Amino acid sequence: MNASRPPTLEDVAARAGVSRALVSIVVRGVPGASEPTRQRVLEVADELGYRPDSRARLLAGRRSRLLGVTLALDHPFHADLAEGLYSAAERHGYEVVLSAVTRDRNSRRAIDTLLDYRCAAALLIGPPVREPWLSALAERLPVIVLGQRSRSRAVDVIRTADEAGMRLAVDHLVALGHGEIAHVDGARGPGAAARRGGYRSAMRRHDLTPRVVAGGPAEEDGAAAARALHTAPPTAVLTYNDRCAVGLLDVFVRSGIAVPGTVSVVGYDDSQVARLPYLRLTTVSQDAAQLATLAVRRAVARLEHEPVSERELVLTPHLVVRGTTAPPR
Amino acid sequence: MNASRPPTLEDVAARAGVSRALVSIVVRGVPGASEPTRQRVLEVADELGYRPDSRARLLAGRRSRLLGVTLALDHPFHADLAEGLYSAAERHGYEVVLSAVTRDRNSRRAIDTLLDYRCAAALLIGPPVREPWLSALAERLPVIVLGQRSRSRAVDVIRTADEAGMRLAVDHLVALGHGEIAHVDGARGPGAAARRGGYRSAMRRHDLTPRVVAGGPAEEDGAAAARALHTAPPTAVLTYNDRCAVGLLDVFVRSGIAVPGTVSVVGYDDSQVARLPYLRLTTVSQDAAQLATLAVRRAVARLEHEPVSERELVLTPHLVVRGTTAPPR
DNA sequence: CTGAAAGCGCTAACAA
DNA sequence: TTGTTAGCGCTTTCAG
Repeated sequence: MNASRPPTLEDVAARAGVSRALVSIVVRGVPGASEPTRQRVLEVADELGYRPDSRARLLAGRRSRLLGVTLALDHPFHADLAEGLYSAAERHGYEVVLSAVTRDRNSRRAIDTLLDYRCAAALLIGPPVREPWLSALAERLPVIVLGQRSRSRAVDVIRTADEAGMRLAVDHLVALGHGEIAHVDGARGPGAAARRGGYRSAMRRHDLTPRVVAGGPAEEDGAAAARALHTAPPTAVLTYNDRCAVGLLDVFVRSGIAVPGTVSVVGYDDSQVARLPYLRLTTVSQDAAQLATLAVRRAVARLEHEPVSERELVLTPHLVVRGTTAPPR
Repeated sequence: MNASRPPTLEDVAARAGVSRALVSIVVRGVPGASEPTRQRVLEVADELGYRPDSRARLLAGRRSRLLGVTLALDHPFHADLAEGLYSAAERHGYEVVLSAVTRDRNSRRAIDTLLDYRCAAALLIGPPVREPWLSALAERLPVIVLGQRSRSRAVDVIRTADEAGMRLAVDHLVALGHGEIAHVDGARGPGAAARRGGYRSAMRRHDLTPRVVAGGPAEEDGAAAARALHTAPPTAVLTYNDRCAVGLLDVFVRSGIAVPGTVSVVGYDDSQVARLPYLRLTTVSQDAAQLATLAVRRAVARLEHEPVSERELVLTPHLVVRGTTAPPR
């Protein structure tokens, strides 16, 4: 089963008849070797199937080129962000290491493992971290919080303007002629407060009465809200996120409430579920790819001590109108 | 932003007035230090906030205690497995490193990064790997394939008996009185062939005519199948997995086909979506936690050269009857 | 029970 | 352009 030890820099050097340092220079692609030598070394390297040992590389290097990322495995939007992070990191010549937050592995644990790898920076997609600890963390390495606000002034934040997103959604519904627009909120989830606030002020701006229903981040929260709404359904509902909308939709459809015939529904995130052909959920897009790109760029800027003007980068969301919204009645 | 270098073993040793080796012994919890010394060192260690550098630890150690895991981020069942892997690994004193397979990062890339970390073993949840390469991989380190068959005789496999699972489902439906039972398959997805075969033979055993509809692993595949089934719906449908069932369900419900009133539906995986209160999907359970435990145990057995009797461990699935199945008509 | 010393595979100054 | 030489922070013999 097991084989011999993988080839090392030394093996390549020996075979190519040069020094280890030279091989190091060549495989890293930095200047300092003649073209013929470079060719020869590269040839030998892949003849031997050489791959640099990243433990050693990380240990020896002055700066670590490793971006640590925390995320929740069961959240589609997090998956989208992570995917974007991988590509963006690669473009900048950085590596990514994932650390999952699960039911019996909290954010703190997840971050600790990242720290044990001596990551250069931490990108936090996962659930929020308690304030004092977050600031302490930021003293050890650059910390980028993705997709949500942070009270800590020590971290960078890359997020979408939640208030604006909610306003977009409300405006869209009002333009369609809706007046009774409810919001199923995200309880204490990331960004929930901002979205609730954005909804409220957008409603007020149209002289409409806000109606907030208790919700949460998952499908079942949306489903529960749908049941709560059942006795006196509004003409439109704005949910905290897409997952929540999915649960809500399902219960509506089952109980004979047509969408968008009787009730219009708008989600939030534009995660992959929203695009499913059979759902075609109208939703507020957060553009995960762009958030990811900016997050990596920011991390790199911090690591390479480039000047940074704004600690917080706030993207403008946009509305993706699909099939779950229509004029009332 | 950045702070001073994190404390090292040396720092702890100096502060505690002992040698580095002793500190190493203490923090690893291995025998070889007196109780008073142990106490003192531990005290100093967390006074300094010492955390071992895992790069160095991995590099210096003879064997690596690192389990590499590939997974697809957008698959709920993979998330369940990964979660189980984390806990199981912890119980055995191993670490886990995740490597995601995404649209622009294939299994091969994902595994390469794992190799670069010099993982002790590779646990593959993600999409299948081409055969010659898989066997080559298995020559370098123990490889455990999770949740699907493998043609390579060089790897360990921990999976559920898909044929039996399908039989369970068919038997359940037949017991309820169903005769027209269709199967929406998983195309070339992992385990799809086995499930298709299991379905066919179970049907034959009951003298029923199999009806296989082209499907796939995602919600939209189920939705497409539902539309295909629409003209002549069977009385029950068995899908390749839960996600597929969700898409199917949604289209059915929207087009007025009551579930389980008109059509019964059975999923596969018992992933978290199946348990959603509003879905209550009858499904075949794969017991992710158990699969994960066995996978880690097997990896450890290989690494510690314990004898292994069966290369392939096949769990018996069981049916979880919820709300999407009922007698026909 | 404790300490000294030799690496693990690599990077990065510095010499040649 | 190339080779030499120190480490990076830890584990692991091997003496004391």
